[in-house]
Amino acid sequence: MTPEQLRDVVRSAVAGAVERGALAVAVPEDVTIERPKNPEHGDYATNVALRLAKPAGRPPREVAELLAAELRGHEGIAAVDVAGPGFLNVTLAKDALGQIAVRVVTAGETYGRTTVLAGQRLNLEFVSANPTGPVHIGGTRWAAVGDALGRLLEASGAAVSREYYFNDAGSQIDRFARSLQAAAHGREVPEDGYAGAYINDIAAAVVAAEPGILELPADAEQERFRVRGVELMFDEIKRSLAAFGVVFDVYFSEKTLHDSGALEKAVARLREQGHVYEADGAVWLRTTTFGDDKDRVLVKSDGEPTYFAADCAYYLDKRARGFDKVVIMLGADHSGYVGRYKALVAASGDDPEVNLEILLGQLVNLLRDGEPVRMSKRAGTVVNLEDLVEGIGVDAARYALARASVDQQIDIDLDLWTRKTNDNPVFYVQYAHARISSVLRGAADLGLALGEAADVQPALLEHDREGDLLTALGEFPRVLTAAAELRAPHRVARYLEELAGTYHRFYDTCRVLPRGDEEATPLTTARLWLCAATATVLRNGLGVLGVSAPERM
RNA sequence: GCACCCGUAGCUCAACGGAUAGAGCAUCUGACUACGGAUCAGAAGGUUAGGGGUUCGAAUCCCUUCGGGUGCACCA
Repeated sequence: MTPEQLRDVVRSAVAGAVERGALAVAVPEDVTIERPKNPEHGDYATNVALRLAKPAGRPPREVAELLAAELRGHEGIAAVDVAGPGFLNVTLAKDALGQIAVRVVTAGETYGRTTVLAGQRLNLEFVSANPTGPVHIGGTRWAAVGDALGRLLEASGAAVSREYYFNDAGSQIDRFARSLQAAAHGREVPEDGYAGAYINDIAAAVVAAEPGILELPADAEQERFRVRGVELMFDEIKRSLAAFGVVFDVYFSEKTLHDSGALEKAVARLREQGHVYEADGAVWLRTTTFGDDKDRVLVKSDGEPTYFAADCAYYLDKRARGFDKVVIMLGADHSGYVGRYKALVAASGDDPEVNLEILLGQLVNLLRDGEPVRMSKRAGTVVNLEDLVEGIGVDAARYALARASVDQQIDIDLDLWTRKTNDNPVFYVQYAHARISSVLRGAADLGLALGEAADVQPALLEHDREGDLLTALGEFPRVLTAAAELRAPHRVARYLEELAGTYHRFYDTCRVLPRGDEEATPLTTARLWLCAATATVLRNGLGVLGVSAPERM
């Protein structure tokens, strides 16, 4: 029995008590089922009685006793105890627990997928680095976390569009173009320009792609450098992201908003809502009405729209495309942006609490030999995606970035993440998968197959270590939904580390394959299913994080 | 000055308001005739930065003090 199944059983127990008039409460929508840390607290525990005590106007333990009586004797439940302030500790029938292994293997790659977020249409915007240089380390964190979050949300049934918004219209693009121009002519990079080896590379590539460009008049030349340079830089960004396993559904150009008149329409829309005014020759949005620190300029006194105006247009465009919720992932260095974004959503007539979600990711530092790595080899600026991948590889990079809470600043120790020992979490988890693969290969060599689900005897899985593993496997779907709802992919990584440890402990005491000339038994088969189930969950979990599950290492 | 994030074992970090705050590393003891030891068992290590409050229950929520990080443009 999985926690989900037990949850339904508990709910119907509550409903039963209510129907009989024993309890006067509304049957709760959701009931928390946890896996107790203390094995004496049974296979599963629920605090439902504690939650219902107040609405029922009864002492928690009394409610608990009532529900325990309701639950006892239910199929698959061996015992129900009331403990502590009113927890219900449920011990499952051995058979009910072992059944989880069969269920997992049968479900295969769909195990863990749910429909809890079905019907939600989410727009997920992340990375969105400007095409003036490589994706820096902060953007790389979002590439890993954002992509994992996208996979998580999809696994929970949401419809997700991954979106990359890039600025190809503003003044920093002009600076980029002038930097390329300077490099192509062998001149020094302008004061406010971009420097680094990549500028020379891109400049050379532009010249190669546009013969005769250096003979054009300066203005025309800069325009060609701008267009072609952005194109080439963006190609490179896409290439490095693809190598990182991240591909977006939509790459959205800011320039298209300018060209299509969307900015004017957005300003007009906000004006209709009554939140736009003119002052000092500029057009302002009264964001302070909605809690922002100060009002924001939409159109500068020189007639040029601001970046913020484009944000307004972009937000409205997303909503017009039918997304219920716009999720934007920003670096902590953009935390000041949250207030004005919420305000623009409110000013457009939407509800920031419903239609907008901004996730802030704290900064990332790379360490080598305990010292911060500040400079990128090629970019000459901050460390970037390729530096990280070059240092530790894609799997370790994605895992290292995704295993920490986004609220936490992280230091990535390049030495640690290339180590092949169990202080390197990604190896610990991948090793568990490789080890299981090896056992399953060994089984195949002995002519042992998993066989039909109906032939497995799950009740044979009665060792404590088997029980631990089974309950851990049963938790996976809830781990995914919790991680999706809390926007916390790192929970998946932590769960996998725990699962890997639980497997290693099982493996240490429970022999799977027959030794020497022993015969395979029904227990052999049951344990093979347990192994296969664990491999499935490790694979599915690593898959969510975009990390490979190797069969050999 | 204001806003946001953080402060948990020596270190790096976990913990939908739940039971005795958990892992890994480092330290100390053990298990190698091992299906991959890239593993496992055990010990030790904590006033969850300090102080108030909310409640059956607080690392978690509220207030406050102290530390660290980030941000506060008619830039993008």
